[in-house]
Amino acid sequence: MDLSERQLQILQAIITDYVENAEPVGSRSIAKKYDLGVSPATIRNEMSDLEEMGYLTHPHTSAGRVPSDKAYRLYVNNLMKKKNLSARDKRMINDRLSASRDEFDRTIRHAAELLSEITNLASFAMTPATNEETISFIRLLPVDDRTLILMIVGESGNITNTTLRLKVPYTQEALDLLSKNMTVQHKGRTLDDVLKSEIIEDVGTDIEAMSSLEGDVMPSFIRTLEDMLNVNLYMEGMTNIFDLPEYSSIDRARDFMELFARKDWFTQKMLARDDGVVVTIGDENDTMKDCTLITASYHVDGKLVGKIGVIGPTRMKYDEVTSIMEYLTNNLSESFRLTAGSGPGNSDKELNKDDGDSKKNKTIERKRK
Amino acid sequence: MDLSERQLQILQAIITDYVENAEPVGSRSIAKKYDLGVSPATIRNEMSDLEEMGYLTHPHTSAGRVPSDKAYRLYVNNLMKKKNLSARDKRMINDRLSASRDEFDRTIRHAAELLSEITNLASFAMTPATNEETISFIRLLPVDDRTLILMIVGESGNITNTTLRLKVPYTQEALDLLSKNMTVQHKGRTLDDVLKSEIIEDVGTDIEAMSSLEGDVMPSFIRTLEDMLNVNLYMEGMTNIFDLPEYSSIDRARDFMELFARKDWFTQKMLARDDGVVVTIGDENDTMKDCTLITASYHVDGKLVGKIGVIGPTRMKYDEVTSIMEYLTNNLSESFRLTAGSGPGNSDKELNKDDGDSKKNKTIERKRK
DNA sequence: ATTAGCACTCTCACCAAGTGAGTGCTAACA
DNA sequence: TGTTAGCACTCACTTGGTGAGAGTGCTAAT
Repeated sequence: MDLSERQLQILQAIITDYVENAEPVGSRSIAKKYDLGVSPATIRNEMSDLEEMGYLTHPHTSAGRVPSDKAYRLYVNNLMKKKNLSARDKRMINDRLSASRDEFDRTIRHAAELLSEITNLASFAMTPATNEETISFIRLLPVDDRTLILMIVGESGNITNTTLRLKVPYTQEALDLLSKNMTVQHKGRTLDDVLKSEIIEDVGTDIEAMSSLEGDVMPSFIRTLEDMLNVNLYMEGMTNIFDLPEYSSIDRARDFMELFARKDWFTQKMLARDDGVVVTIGDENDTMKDCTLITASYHVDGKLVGKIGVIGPTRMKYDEVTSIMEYLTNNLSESFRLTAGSGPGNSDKELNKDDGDSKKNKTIERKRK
Repeated sequence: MDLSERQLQILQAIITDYVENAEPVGSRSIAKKYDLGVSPATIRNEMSDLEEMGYLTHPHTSAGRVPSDKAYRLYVNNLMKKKNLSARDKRMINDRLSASRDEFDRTIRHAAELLSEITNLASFAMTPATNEETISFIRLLPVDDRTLILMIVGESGNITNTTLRLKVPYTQEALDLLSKNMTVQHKGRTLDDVLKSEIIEDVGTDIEAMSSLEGDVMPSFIRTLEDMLNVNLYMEGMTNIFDLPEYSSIDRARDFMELFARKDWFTQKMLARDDGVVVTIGDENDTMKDCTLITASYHVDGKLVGKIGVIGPTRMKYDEVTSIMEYLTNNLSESFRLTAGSGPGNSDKELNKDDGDSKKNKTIERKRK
């Protein structure tokens, strides 16, 4: 059954008021503050109907009404209008994000910081998931007779390297052959794919020296692939929630903080969410049943997808927060398109200025989290 | 003025009892539980004297006594006996730490996890400070005509490398010359030193190609040095403190959590502390005035020094915690001596087995925190 | 010097009454 | 028929008062 225009108005008023004041809102205050042209009694009747339909709840008989998850959902889907960011917020984002545009991880962390500062909520930001990244080539570079560098280059310009020291000297010949064979074997496959094919088959043991070398290199190869796959998670503003009445009880605050102690679990959860701005409210979350979680995704060269998000009570300024996140992710995607079409990196800003060929100028530096 | 034997006994009893129960302890319960051979009245008199001397405080007239910071200090310095670790704790440390002995950062993080699990307090662990590390040599390795790898090797075997992509092709000649010059210029200097000599002087511009190459490489060089200097901080068990009555009020819990949001600040504070097991109690800390902070240091090849620590209320089991930390740091130092005399690393375990020359078999992988 | 006894203090838990916000219902009204 | 005013009722929260319990501090006896 659809809601009448007046019911929608009243619902909107209740949500606005409750989001602002965090206290159950009564019919009289609605009638006074929002000019709906009807008396408190009428509003009471409508509120009663809204409650019956599940949009409002009642902490106890003589308290005002509180919006339910369903009400917030309706609000987010139909009632909410996109907000324009304040000049101050825009400036903050533009200034603070561009200042470190040349360093990927730092930029991501700053995005999380910004998000929590602007929204006053807990926020997080993750580096892109790279399981779809495919291998372009693998190279082994000689350093000295027992030391070499293993370098894995992804299709999107993502480069990772590791230094290896061997027990026994290797030959240049073996090194070249192994590089070539590994490239042939893995080129075009995704990192995930390579790692999942549990036993990475022997490349072929024609040459004795190479076989030995391969045995030494493989574990590092696997570890490096794992490192490349790892997503870095930055969390900021966790303590913001202490300012909210929702978390004024120790137990609630504790539950909240414990969520974030489980970083790996949390990362998995967030990776599983759809791209774009996604809002899940209260019971719509499998854990954190009285939180709202809003995530948004940014793109790196249109291929890799990273996520940012905020977590707070279901009572939040959905319009503002979603607008901020949209602006922020657009900004991020734009940064990572301009400076590094192929991937963000740790090389230097100077190298990328005025560079027609900047698409390939960056490498992704990947780290365990 | 020295305390009498009986006063010490009573003080010890009060501390023991209060640490256990977190409640002000009265004369009667002391007399009952601890067989001191005197009546509650006598104990009361002694307690009154102890209070006058600043060892005890009184929440209010009709409450029992609570040990002051001064009392804990006396306890830690003079009264406390070293505790033997339980078999269970020892096993935990041995098992969980050795399992990942080959991966440095992971091991450090596990140490923090273990520490918080065993002590039920908040804990942290930091990778070693490397500002004393000196540069052994610098090498630039060719990848293709515009791509190269910058590799910095420290005296203690710590190796870091970065991939660079240039705007314009370089010559092998220029590369070799720059490697050599950079090595000559920086060999034997500490990372700190190199970075502090703000402008890294031009090496000499005899060859035009090298000058251009140098301009491209320098920013990465500096950034890489900075990365090498960064200390990684892992914090674990923050939410443990919610179990303690000291933090049952939101404000206290909030203050505590906010301490740890300032990771950079915290890292600096911890780096400034002396090596070895250091206990600072309550007011002895400039911040966290009602916490006790215990830090201990582990060694990597006798040179680099990393730190672990726990933070909790002043009421804690000093004897147990310090013993655990001593055991744990010894264990860590031992690990990092055996597997990597010169430095921990990210290469593979297999490479180090039964290896007489294992001293140089590892590299430190360094990351921004 | 130690101890028993006792008055005193202070917190805490509990209860009762009063207050106020807000609802739900009913009857009057446009 | 939808809207409104009026009013009784509910329920959380506050305030003040009381009694119990824990523990001290003092005094006088040992």
